[in-house]
Amino acid sequence: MVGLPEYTDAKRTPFRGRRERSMQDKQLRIFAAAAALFAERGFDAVGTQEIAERADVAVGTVFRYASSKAELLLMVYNGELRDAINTGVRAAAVAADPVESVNALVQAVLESSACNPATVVAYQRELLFGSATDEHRTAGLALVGELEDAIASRLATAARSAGVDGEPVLREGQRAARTVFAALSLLLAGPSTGAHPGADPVEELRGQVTQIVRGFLATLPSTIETY
Amino acid sequence: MVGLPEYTDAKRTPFRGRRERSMQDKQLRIFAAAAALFAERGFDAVGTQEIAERADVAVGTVFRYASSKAELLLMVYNGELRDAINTGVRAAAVAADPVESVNALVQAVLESSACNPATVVAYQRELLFGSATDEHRTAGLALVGELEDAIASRLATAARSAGVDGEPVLREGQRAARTVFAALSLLLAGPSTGAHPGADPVEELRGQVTQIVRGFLATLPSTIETY
DNA sequence: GCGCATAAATGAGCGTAGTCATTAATGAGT
DNA sequence: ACTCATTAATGACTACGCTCATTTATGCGC
Repeated sequence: MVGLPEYTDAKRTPFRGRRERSMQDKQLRIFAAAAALFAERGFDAVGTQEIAERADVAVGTVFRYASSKAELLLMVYNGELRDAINTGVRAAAVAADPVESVNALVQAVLESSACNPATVVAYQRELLFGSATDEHRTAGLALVGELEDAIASRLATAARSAGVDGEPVLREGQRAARTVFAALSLLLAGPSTGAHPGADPVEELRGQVTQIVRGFLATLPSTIETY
Repeated sequence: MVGLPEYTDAKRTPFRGRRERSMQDKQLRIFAAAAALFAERGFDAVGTQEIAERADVAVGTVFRYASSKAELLLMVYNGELRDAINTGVRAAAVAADPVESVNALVQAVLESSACNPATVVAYQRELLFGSATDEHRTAGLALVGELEDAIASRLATAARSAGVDGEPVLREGQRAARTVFAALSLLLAGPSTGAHPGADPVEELRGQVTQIVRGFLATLPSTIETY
């Protein structure tokens, strides 16, 4: 009531109008409803109607806050990926050799997908194949970029401590980082591809990372010589 | 008419009943209609109604021959993948060093996707994320398995000619092969991820393959020692 | 407070992949 | 040739994601 206009700076926003607050409230409710339903029943089994009901809004309203059902998924799980990357970066900083360091990064992401594999698979799918005009997908891809940069950074450090440096080396590092993400990506999609039924994903990924990192290191000398 | 029963062996099938022939005919028409429409307008832009009309059957009939629209896509492009793999295997046999050999294999698949990238992206999507109870998807994944085996085989040859052999080596080869497919896969999905706008996919893939193969070779000695 | 411009909320409606009760065709037995 | 069981073909219908004309709420100038 006494939220006098001269107190609100339109930037400090301690008291905004009813309107803006109610919108943020709806945004939150929709987000929470989607997150809960996806988590408990899986992306594909949840209808937009249901999300709307749980958030106590009309269907049309859901689509004022998210341009598609997929966008809701991206919105929710980008947060998880963000956390996983942060965790991974911290773990990677501790690890000694480059293989362990890179492995720590991707294992963190792999672990974050332990619960609700079906929904993680859907997230993967939307991240890779969603529509290009999709705000939150772009944000998700930016996170992937961050992950790759973090990996590339560890590789660059390793190269430097092996006495190698320079722009071509960094490019090779980015390349290896991208391959690491590709391996992770396929593994996460894995449940649906039924890849290696018997294999332990953690060990499989570790093995692939080991090969890729060693491959990067093995490429270093010739990189210097041939460029 | 004169398609006497004693002539038809039910296995040689030179003359089957009208029924079976008309079914095969419809199957062919539906397949051809789908292939043509996907090629000329892209998977997502084609409706099942359209496919049905072009094949001169009712919509319901389409779904008697393919359990979903995605299945039609898989059906059509599995053939392309089959051809690409065969081409790749031939090219790989000629190449001298293992990097070139493996590269030849995957480049063949990459090239086969040159025309109609949108539909290839959709094929990739359905292969990786399609429903598990899907005959033609399983067939597609089997082809992927073949590709991986072909790659693994080249790697095993390389290892042998480096004086290394044994079951652990084969496992590492399979692992590297899987990574190679992961890289290819991500690159094919690439157009939609807007990965590296400026990069040449052919060179990018070659670079990744180089790293992976060298990584495999670098892992060999330690494989012997540590196992 | 009052009226008005602007913006948000709504839910019936739309397009499309996929279903299923009904109809049509086939061929084996007589 | 006729009957009838079996199986394919059909298209109206459903489910679901999403849209958009209409309705409702908000805040601002008076």
